[in-house]
Amino acid sequence: MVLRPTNGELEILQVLWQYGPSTVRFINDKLNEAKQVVYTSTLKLMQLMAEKGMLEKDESGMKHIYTACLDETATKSYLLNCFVNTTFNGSAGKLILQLLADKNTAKEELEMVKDMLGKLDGFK
Amino acid sequence: MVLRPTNGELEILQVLWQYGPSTVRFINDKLNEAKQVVYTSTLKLMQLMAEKGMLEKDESGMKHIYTACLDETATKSYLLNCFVNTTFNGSAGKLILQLLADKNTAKEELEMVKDMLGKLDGFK
DNA sequence: TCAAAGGTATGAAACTTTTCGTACGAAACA
DNA sequence: TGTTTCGTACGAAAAGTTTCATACCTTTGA
Repeated sequence: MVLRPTNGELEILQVLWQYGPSTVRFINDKLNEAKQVVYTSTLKLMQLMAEKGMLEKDESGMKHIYTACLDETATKSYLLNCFVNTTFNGSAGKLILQLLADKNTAKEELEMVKDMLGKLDGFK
Repeated sequence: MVLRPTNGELEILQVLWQYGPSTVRFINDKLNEAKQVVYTSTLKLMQLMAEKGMLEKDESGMKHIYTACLDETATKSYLLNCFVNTTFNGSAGKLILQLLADKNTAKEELEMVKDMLGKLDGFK
């Protein structure tokens, strides 16, 4: 069985992945840069995540330190896979074409992709 | 304001997009190919969607015919955009790289993408 | 004509996810 | 030593989504 983070949980994981083990206060501050969240809401969510095994909790000090148990790449890959299935009938190609057709996709990103494709050619 | 379909709603939309205007019975049958759903559950959801303005309902006959009001491409593009933002920090490139790194992404899909990139080069 | 089959309408319940108020303990400090 | 600040614990409520039982109407066919 796989742990499927919800959107709220994902927001917290993103902070942990980017900054490493953190306190609730730190994460709540980061979240508040984007939207208003009450401290205890963040706390509650993180406690639930710890119960589920998504986060690990160091209670030795007064301020508890939380660490992500889920691997960033594996989790994102899993979520991406689900998304491709539900939204693009499982076709990664269709998803990419949609992305490329979108004007908002920056030119630099396209270059990055082309480089990657070139390298992949060596293997496949 | 944008109408953001939930997963359940998306499943119904997918059928409508693929097969065109349909009855609840038809859609429920299609959904049941993948998982078990009770008829009235599908009905209820579609009624709610009609209220929200996602579906249009032709009640002239006994069997109501539902039509999708949301455009397939626009909706998928919107959902994709949300997903890129929440999961890949807004970087379409990162998402694509993740997809390409995944072994499950078939070779034919990569070819399709490369073709597309080639054509895009003409414009950008 | 009566029963069976197949529709819709509707309200309630179940579940999941998110939010927040309140209580209470520890630390900082005037 | 009091009081303010900052932390956790916990329960409940709100909100969103999904599921289903029930009622009732229309059509079909024996």
